[in-house]
Amino acid sequence: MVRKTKEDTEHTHALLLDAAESVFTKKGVAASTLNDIAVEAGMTRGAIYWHFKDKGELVRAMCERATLPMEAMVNEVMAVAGDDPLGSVRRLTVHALTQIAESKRQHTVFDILFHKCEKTGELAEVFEREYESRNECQSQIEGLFKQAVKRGQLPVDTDTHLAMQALHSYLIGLMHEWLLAPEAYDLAKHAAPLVDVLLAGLRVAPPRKRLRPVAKAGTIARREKIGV
Amino acid sequence: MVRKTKEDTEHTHALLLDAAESVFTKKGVAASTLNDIAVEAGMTRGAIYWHFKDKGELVRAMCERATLPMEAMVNEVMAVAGDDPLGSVRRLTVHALTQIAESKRQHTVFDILFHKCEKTGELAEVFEREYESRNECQSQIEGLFKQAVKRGQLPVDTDTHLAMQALHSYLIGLMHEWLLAPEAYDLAKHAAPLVDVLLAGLRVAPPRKRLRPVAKAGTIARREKIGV
DNA sequence: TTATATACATACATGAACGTATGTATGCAA
DNA sequence: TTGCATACATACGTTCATGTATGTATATAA
Repeated sequence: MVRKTKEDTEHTHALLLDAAESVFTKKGVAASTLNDIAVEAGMTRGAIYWHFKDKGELVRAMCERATLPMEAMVNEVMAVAGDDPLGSVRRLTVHALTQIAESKRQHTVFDILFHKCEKTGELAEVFEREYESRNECQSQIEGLFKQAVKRGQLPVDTDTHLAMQALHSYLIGLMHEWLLAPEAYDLAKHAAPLVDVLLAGLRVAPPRKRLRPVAKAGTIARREKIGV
Repeated sequence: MVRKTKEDTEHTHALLLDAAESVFTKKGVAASTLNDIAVEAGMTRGAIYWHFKDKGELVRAMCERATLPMEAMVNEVMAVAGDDPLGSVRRLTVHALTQIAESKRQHTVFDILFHKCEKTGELAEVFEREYESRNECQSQIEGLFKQAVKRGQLPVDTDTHLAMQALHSYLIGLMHEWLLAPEAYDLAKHAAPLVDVLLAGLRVAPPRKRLRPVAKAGTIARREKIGV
């Protein structure tokens, strides 16, 4: 039995991506063989080489199947740009966390991206796209923060670039660490209060643009005592 | 020329670890060959197999050379347990960030750990140790938060476990993202104000132990609209 | 109904990394 | 000075993943 109908073909395509997610999760991307993935999908390497040029394209396809809906969500939230920029930031962040917590596919793929693959070598070009989407996300967040300053939701001397770094790092860190131990706490349940901690901090004690005049001097000694 | 003095041997050992850092940074751990590392160090694979059982032990040794002084620093800060637990948390976090920003070795090795290797497969056992030290760090932070609640530095109904997750995730996220683009901002310079953002947030809007009685109900609909 | 492109399976060749076995020259002890 | 353990280098065999070439049965168009 060979040569399926178009639906069968697309189904095979999806099965291969499913198998890739499964095998990558178990053994990591680099340690996973194309044969492993084919067998997991109940086929042979011939199927993979028919649908994908090589391992890189397989990884890229697997990533895009999970990240594209995520980016669409971001764009959707950005489209409704209302008069509450901080609220937009909150919705964006909470939604991203909720997505990872509740969608098995996002959970699996982001776990692979964070902990089961290396972003260099032959897959470097695959992750350049990730990097660009990261930059875009960052500049959108900073844009919202600048609006928030204009509308008085944040102090006037807020360093919006550092504030963006803080929020973005917090978001990535929450994903990164929760994926390491999802049983540690219910992320979907506590996403909002967790995000509110940092947003509250940004309101009452944001990084400021002009630091006080360098204090007095000194205070830079006493480091490197422990080592290297 | 073979058979060096003990000093020469230790020097060779260090050279191999240096070479490992360099090669892993360029090509990633999985894609790096023991031959690559040996050549980078100006030797052959024989030298590596003399000093290390296999690739796993080489990675472990490279990690420990960078993380042991880090852990020593943590223990040192914990030892002086004064009457300012939140201050201890602050010092701990700021010091960790400063260390990564200013020590080239910490910078390199943590970059490898975060972005240039996969924490599964044959190296899984190597990272179990990382995982345990992570847990220890987490419980220490939570302990400090519990003390902070007792001393009135945090609201009485603070969920210290979630607060710990927030701070730990924030710390990891800051490292993770700064290592991706160290030129984006001066981490050593802004470590303290960045940490203060989250600490301020924990004081004024921490995650609470008892949420208000479930609001009204509803509000959980409207998700999964976008994807998978 | 036939022909062709499709959707895989199978077979083969190549190279590369690994582990080990062995070679070897030297520092150090007796 | 001899002898041995050390600190590597070199050589060898094996495994294994990859890429490609080829086989093959079927859906679909003509």
